[in-house]
Amino acid sequence: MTTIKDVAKQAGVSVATVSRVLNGNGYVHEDTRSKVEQSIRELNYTPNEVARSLYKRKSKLIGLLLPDIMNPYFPQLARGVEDEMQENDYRLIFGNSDEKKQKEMEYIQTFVQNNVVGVISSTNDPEADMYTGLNIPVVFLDRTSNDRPSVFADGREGGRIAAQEMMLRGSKEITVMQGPADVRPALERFEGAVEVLEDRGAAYQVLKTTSFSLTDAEGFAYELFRQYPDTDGVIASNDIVASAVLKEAHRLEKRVPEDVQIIGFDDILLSSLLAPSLSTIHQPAYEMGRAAARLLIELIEGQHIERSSIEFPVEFMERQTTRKVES
Amino acid sequence: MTTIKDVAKQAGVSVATVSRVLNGNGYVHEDTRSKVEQSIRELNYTPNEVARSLYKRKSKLIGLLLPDIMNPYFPQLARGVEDEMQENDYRLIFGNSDEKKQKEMEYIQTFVQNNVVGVISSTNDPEADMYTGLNIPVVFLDRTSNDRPSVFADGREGGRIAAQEMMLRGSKEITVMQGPADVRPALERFEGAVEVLEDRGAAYQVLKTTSFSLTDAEGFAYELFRQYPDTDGVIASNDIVASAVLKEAHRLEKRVPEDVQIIGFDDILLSSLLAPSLSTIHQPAYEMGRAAARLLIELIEGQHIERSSIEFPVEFMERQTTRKVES
DNA sequence: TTGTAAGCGTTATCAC
DNA sequence: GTGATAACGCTTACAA
Repeated sequence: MTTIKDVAKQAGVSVATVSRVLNGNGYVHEDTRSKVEQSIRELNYTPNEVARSLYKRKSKLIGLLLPDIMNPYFPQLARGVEDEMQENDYRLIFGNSDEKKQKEMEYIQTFVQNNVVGVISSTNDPEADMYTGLNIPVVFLDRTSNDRPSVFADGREGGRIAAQEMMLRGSKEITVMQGPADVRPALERFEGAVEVLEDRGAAYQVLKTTSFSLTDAEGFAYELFRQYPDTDGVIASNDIVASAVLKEAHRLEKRVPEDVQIIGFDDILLSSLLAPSLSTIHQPAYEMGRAAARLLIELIEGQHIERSSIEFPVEFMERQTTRKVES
Repeated sequence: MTTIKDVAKQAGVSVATVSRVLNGNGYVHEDTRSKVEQSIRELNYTPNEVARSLYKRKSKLIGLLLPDIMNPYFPQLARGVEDEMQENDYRLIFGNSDEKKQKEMEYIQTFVQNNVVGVISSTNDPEADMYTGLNIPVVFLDRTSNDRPSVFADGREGGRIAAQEMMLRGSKEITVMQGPADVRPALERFEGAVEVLEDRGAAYQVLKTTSFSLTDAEGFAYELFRQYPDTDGVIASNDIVASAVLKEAHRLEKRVPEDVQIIGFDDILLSSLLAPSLSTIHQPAYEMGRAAARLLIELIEGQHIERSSIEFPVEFMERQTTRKVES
């Protein structure tokens, strides 16, 4: 490995001088500068970030903690974060938490051990000690927090919209699938839907689900139509679950949307490709990832912060699993 | 931040002793050990990995470079890698290359600057200087390399199988969609398909495509049926493209699989959820990710290597976009 | 304008 | 068994 010493020797100067041209601070004669720059080029030198990080007690690394990159919603978030970070010369240490506090803690710890300068996390508990005790900026992504920096979509409103659209399009026996109780965004969209249903005195049932995995979702879908065979409208906890419901409806030879309407949540790639294509509540995941990264960078670099809590609007994507409404 | 010095002071010993108990080497009296361990617990001390990394010139970090985490195939690979690494106390620095040499180089460089001990990369050019010049182990994932460690699926055989199944099930005017020419696995599966088609003297056309993005794929699908309206069998370059073809076929009111058969590649989540569900060539992506990680760890830790080039078999998933064959 | 040297938090060598 | 201390590669006072 070539170090700053090698460059210094080559150029016939001290390491301090090399460091100065590297970082562009302090005085350095134009001639010296070009000599040094040439040596850098000749030796193909790049500074050791670890040594830098040790001295400055800060790196160019960011910790990114997501529940599960295999869930199709999260890659969009991740890519948004990555693109913004990459453009600003930050790098990502990445981990999956599986919504497990234990794994979450382990990652946060190793983030700290590696001198990350900031963390982006999708946690269900932003008030946990591991975050409040951190002395670097944290941005919560896809998770709400009132008093701490966060970027999220308006899930509650999403739930409301889903219920409204469902009723507007004529469903009378609505089943709301409640996502895992400990996953905050899942809870919020559920509450939003129920709020509207209650308000309007509509008939509805709740089916509790405990995971977003496809295999489990197929089981929930089966249960759904077994327990509530007369349901004519399903508000699913996300698009994966909605897909499973759609598939099960097909299997039972129910017509969609004539016999049952289905509304999902997230608007992942899959949704528009299904036949019939899935009506769903769209979240701008990629943009949310970017926004979280931008916010974190502002926090890190001590810039002026406009808003430290950014809520993105959601949007109903009318596709083919809901009926047309006469205008 | 609490350092080894703080622990030493608390425990009334020198930093050397603390280091010894931390790393479990050298002699240390049982009483001293427990005193030190207690101080570590009390102060909630964890060693600074950056300082360690500087001294030892190696970290617990791995560089992972994938083309695009938003392409549904890669999250499975990534998760496989992550799970295996996490279980072995390694952490991942992650980047997307977009199949661009420039981005790839930037990432490899920052990997090195951060003292990563190994790299897993999906590159199209394993022989590039940036890899050959690296003095840490590299494993190529989802990319073939004869003489360097790599983990990949038998894409060529996948292409062959696709062509065979297509003909076996009665397609006479097959269109093979060729993926981006510079993406190695895409090329291999294409060549495999053509090999069989040529061998059997079958009629076929080729449609070149340049990307795997859904938006582009829809354009290719449109072109496909415009240029080759009589095609009765499509071998797509991956499942995303296959989905777009399926959608376009629906739009043109072609029956699938009666009028056109479609075979995809990858077997992503989406494929089994489509209606009709997509017949495709399955790659065990998650397992491939794990295998790559395991191999890299063996390389890093200097263990005995069984095989440094691991090829996974692919498998035809018969679903509903291909016709049944009489047995 | 440049060089010397201390220090970032570890580990490992060598005395004691 | 244990403690000083040099070293890892860099940045930054401070001196010159």
